Amino acid sequence: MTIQEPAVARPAGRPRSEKAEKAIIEATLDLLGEGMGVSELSIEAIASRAGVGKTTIYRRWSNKEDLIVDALATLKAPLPELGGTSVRDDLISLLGAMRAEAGQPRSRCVMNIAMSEADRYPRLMERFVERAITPRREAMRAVIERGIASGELDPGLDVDMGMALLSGTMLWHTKWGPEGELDPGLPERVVDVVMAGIAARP
Amino acid sequence: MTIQEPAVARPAGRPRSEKAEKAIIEATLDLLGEGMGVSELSIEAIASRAGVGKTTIYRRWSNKEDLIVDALATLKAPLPELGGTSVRDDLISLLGAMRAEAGQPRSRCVMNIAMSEADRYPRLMERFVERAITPRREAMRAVIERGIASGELDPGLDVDMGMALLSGTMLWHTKWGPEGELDPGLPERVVDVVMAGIAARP
DNA sequence: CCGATACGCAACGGTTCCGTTTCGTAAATA
DNA sequence: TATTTACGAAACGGAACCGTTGCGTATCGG
Repeated sequence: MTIQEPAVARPAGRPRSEKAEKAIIEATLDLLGEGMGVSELSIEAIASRAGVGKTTIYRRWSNKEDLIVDALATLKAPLPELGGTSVRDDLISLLGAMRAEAGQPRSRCVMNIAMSEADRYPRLMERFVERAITPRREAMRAVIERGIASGELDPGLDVDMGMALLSGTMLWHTKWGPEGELDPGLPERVVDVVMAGIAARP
Repeated sequence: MTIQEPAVARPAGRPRSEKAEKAIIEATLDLLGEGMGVSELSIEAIASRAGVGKTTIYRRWSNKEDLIVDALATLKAPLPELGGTSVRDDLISLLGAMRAEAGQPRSRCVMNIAMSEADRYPRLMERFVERAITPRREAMRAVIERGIASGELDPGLDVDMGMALLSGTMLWHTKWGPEGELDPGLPERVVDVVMAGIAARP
């Protein structure tokens, strides 16, 4: 018995190509990142971009939505390391990460889809929210709750309101703020002006 | 000469039907309001919904984008009457109007389009921003500037930051806040928590 | 080597929408 | 009445994409 026994017996025949699978997912994310909407995204375009036959796609996913679900699931969520020294610093880190992601076209367009097509593709969004939104939301919630506990933030603060203030303000700036201007100090300015409202006042 | 002479001579033949024109625009807004994206919106669907032949549409608009531009232009912008008694009251009125519009499916979906398809349809968005966004933005800017002048708001406040705080927080709540819950007091709560930050402190 | 499965490719019939044309009819002017 | 233009309806050829199938080749286990 020199051959190791896999836990699940490999089925006979040529195994599926991992390379093709990755190329399909990459092509899907690329096209979405280039501004293509979910409804405009065609299997044929994905196959062409990935250098793959349509058969290879249909063998793995029965429809477009399933494919996009899996593609979105591969978007890693590398939350920033939080120093934990102060609530202010941690919030600046979180907003900075948010702004940086909003700058990447791929994340940016996926975010657009999340905001506009949530009603039409509920399964898609459920998965995306679970994978991408919730971790960030909970990270910010944890920071705010820690700040309330430590006395850095107003003990009467509604946590959801605090998150809306920070995230909403940041989102607004990246969407409709002064164009082109990247303003590396923006996260700090947002946190400071919001903190002045929600920070505990002695 | 019993017949009045119009300023512009009416061309011979049957005049175009205003009723058909309105039906086309209404059908367009209806379909957009039902969640249909710009790219999925087809001339044939509009014609069918409006009870009109495709010919009647193509006679007026050479392409889909032109039609949507005109349709969006008919969306009136009835800004709320501002009492002008206090900055706080006026801001609550503005945010209340924003939330009310976000509740109407037609305005809601048009807003979705504005946020997600701005890159793909720049002409569309330019017109929409000019027609719908700018008046509201300027109304809020005026209130904030009046508040700064009157001493109700922090004299060092960045007006754009103030608008981002108010509008962004409101947007965030309507998008990802607790579902279903309408919370009629939300505009007031948002204004109060933001004011606590941007209001001048004696 | 053999059987099995995956591969890329091309073609299929079917659907939807495109923008145009034709048709018979309706509504205006002259 | 004659002319002119608009109307709704239907059909056109063309394009894109659907999901499927067949083809010849490649890659695995036995």
